[in-house]
Amino acid sequence: MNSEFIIAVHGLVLLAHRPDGMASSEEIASNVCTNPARVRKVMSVLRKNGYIETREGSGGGYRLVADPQSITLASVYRALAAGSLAPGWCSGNPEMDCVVGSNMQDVMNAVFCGADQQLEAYLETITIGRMLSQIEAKAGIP
Amino acid sequence: MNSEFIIAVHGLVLLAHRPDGMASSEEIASNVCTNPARVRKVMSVLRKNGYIETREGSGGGYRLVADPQSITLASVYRALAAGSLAPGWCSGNPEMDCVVGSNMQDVMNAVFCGADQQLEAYLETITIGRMLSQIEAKAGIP
DNA sequence: CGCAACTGTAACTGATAATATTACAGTAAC
DNA sequence: GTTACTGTAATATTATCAGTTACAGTTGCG
Repeated sequence: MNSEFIIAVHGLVLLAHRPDGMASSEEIASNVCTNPARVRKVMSVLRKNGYIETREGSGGGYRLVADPQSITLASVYRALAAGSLAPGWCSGNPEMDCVVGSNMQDVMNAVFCGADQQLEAYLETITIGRMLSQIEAKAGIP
Repeated sequence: MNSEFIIAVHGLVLLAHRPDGMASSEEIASNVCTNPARVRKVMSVLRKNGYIETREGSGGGYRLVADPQSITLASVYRALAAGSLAPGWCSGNPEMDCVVGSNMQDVMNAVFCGADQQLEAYLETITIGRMLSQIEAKAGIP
């Protein structure tokens, strides 16, 4: 799985956890354990999808605008990791003079297409709000 | 997805397609579009799992011994690509002085664990035999 | 205004993982 | 004993990913 997906989910949960729903790229980066530039790149995509809004300039940062319960991991997945299940690598070759070798790409592709749908369906059942609840439950009963 | 998984599936389908169920590492490699050493490494795992047997020496190669209909992609996945869905990368840090940052790994891990099970369940529904049928159907009705 | 603190991007660098290559010992057929 | 294979490991080579740096654009505030 794409690590940008992880940064996005972690970032969203963090924002949802903040009472005012705000944090700067540096705060998020240190919480996620990566660098601010990477966070900004990911958050930029989330903004384009309407989950957060950004305030540039001094005192700026990111702020959650969507309801945590309404943001599913599937939508985050679609936004920045879609099709990451299928490998870059592809066996066979359509030009090949062999029934198996020449048709494998198509068939394999269909398999991964189905797998991707299955994965999305699963991610559809998990929301940012639910993840936050789980974390808060863990912290509440140490 | 692990590319060894692809090599394995492609190799198994190729063997199933052969009337005598045999092929050398070089034949498989050229069909899959990779090199023989890589194929041998993958086939070695498949042998240990009982799907194929190997004949060393001159005129040797690999031969399918299991029924193509009985080999599911899930079992191939478990054999050489298990857990490949979860990323090497992990956000957060349990030592961290933040409720979100310190618990994220656990929660994220649970998500990927579930996703992996979902994926396996899907792969359980696809067999080598079925893939071969699909390929043969494509070739039969051009 | 002018400075300080942010975001938005892109280019560059370094680290890490994936793949290919090479090599050679072991084994079986002829 | 020679030829044609597998098994396995070591070693390049290449591609991918993450970190870093840089700088223009934006906003808040003294």
